[in-house]
Amino acid sequence: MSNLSQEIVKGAIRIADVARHAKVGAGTVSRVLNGSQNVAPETRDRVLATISKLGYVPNLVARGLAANRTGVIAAIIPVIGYSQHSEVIQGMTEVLHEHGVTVMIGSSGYSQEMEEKIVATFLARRPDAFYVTGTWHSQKTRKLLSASSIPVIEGSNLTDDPIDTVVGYSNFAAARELTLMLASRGHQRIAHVTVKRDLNDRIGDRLTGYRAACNDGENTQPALVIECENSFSGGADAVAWTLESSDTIDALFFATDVMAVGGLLECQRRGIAVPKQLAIAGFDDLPIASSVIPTLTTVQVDRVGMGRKIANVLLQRINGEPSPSNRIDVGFQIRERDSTLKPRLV
Amino acid sequence: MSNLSQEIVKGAIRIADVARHAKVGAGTVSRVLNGSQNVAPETRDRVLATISKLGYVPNLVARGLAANRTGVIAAIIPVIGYSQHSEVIQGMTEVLHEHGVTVMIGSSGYSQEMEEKIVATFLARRPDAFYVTGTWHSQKTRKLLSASSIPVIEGSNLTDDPIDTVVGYSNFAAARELTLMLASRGHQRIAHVTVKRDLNDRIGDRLTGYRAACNDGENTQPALVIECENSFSGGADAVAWTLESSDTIDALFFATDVMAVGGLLECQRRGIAVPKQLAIAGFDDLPIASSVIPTLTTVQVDRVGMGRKIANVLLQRINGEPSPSNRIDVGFQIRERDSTLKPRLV
DNA sequence: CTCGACTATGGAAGCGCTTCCATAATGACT
DNA sequence: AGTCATTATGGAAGCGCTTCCATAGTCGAG
Repeated sequence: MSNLSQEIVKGAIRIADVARHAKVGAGTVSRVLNGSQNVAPETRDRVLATISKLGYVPNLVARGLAANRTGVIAAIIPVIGYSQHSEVIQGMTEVLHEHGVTVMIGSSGYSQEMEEKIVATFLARRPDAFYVTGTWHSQKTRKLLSASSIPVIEGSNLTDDPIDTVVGYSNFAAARELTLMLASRGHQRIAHVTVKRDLNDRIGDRLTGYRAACNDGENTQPALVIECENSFSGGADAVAWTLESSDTIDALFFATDVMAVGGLLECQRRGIAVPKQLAIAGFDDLPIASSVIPTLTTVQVDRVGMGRKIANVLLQRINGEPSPSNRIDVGFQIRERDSTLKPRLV
Repeated sequence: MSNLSQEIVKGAIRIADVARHAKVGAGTVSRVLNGSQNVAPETRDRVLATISKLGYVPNLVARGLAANRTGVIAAIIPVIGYSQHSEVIQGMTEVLHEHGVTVMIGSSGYSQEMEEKIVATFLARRPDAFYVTGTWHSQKTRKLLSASSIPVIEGSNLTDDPIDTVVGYSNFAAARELTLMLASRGHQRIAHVTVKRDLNDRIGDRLTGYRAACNDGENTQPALVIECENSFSGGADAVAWTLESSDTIDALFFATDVMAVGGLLECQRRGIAVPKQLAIAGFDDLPIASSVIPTLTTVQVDRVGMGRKIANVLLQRINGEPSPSNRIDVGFQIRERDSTLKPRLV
């Protein structure tokens, strides 16, 4: 088609051109475009034919201004590269694209201050809704978002006090459950490896969950917490520290799989038998977790699915339907693998 | 501030309100906002004071329509989650955010058809520029992008025939160089493991680079290519196939680190000594590549840096400055590690 | 003191769309 | 035939901004 080359040039064909060619009013073209019921079938067909003949592409910026509805959703995650948070965005975009909604993305680098800046910037673009990672935000961020009067979803964790709606899983419950499971498998002294920098609600709740498990029921013991960098080498450091410690630790529960894999490799380097001498568990179920040797016990969350869920809730909200709940639990699953002791066969 | 709660509500304070309060015209407020020179300092101060007093936030949608410049850049990558392409976006957003430019993102899932759909959708939002991954696109995608009359950057590979501008590195040269290096280290029979599905220009060029090395100079040998899934288990499959093969392969050059790490772990599982019995090399330098045992020889590209570079070129172009070149090479580095033979000490 | 060049400013027009309102046309029912 | 809903449609107003144009004000040179 020769008109293709003119198709989507800035300032190309406008709705008025379509209207003129189809011998209808601009309003009618708009009604066809937006699926209004009150258009005669013949008119609709004529308009659609003209649109395709001229290669008309609506200007969504103008629509956004006129309709006070941009079809854009703002999303902020801590980091975009190689991160489980990107998986959430992947799921979101998949669903949203099918509905003509676009995602604008920013990364806060685990900084509340940065997050606040991005929120302010993004709000000026009048998104129809907002997704932010986690439940820890500066006071001003909360205020900005509440005042914006658009749907806001916080994700990747649960809280009883969301700004608007929260979609996620309980990091607390997952960490508690995993710790209790380790104890039930016969691990006597379980230490928790948490993150030194870039602390956030998810990591914090994992720690709290671990602590809760330590005080739970029959098997109480003092909590033992190691802090290190959230990286492969940080995990290795934690193993080194453990082996030098006077405590007789027989299991390390890492707050992230990245650290856990680093720890696992360090054990291999030092010839420590996992799980016999030292058991290792992680959190996140990275793709590598099921491939390392031994395979890694961890907590799995369907993050792409979570992103899709978030998208669907957001779409509902944008269309004026209420959210099914302001606290949506997508759950988690403990993946018990070879890096921790198995239950005895009875 | 009590006005905070009214700050960025849809349909809140407009430029006219600021103008009225500051006793100036709307045009003057706009000039202050956009840094025009022709504003008296006292006027500017008064306007700025009013803006901050009222908590005015410009509506960037309206600005986009009026100025025919949205301050939005569209980006398409194959997948968003756990992907090196996300690192590019990370770098881009970092730079662009400082300049008030926002990124809208989509994922094509390695499908040209999907890419085409997203390009069409995104163009309707009138981005100021476009980033697409790779250099393989459908004919229509190329047409749409050329016709859009906005800057387009293709990334992550180099081509002599970019739509507009290409920023990347030569996958061909990197694969060729790595293969030649392996040969120079004494590896006799080097097979290349390529990807079965989701083929793309980067993977294709790596294969071509390997083939070129096979025909290079003194050490020519027939190319040997294995196809498998681009995953940890796919890499393991490749190792299994190699060991059963009648060929006496002593080195596997995997087209991606994901497969290479999978292969490495399979060797470990089977008790194959790396690099003595079988050498392994990858491509991408994933974070894990320097942590696995043995550490993985691979090709490293600074993808965050590439994203920043792309952002800077895009910013130049948006501001009407020409691109320094329509083919910008960001280079690569061979990381020679323990999974391949070392040069003999002379 | 006068004139011209330049700066600062207000205000209108217009960006491309949606949506409301008024009106015309249609058809069902007295 | 006349009335009243109901549906289809054109067109104007308006979304909140930028930018152009006209005008008023300022200042230096002659």
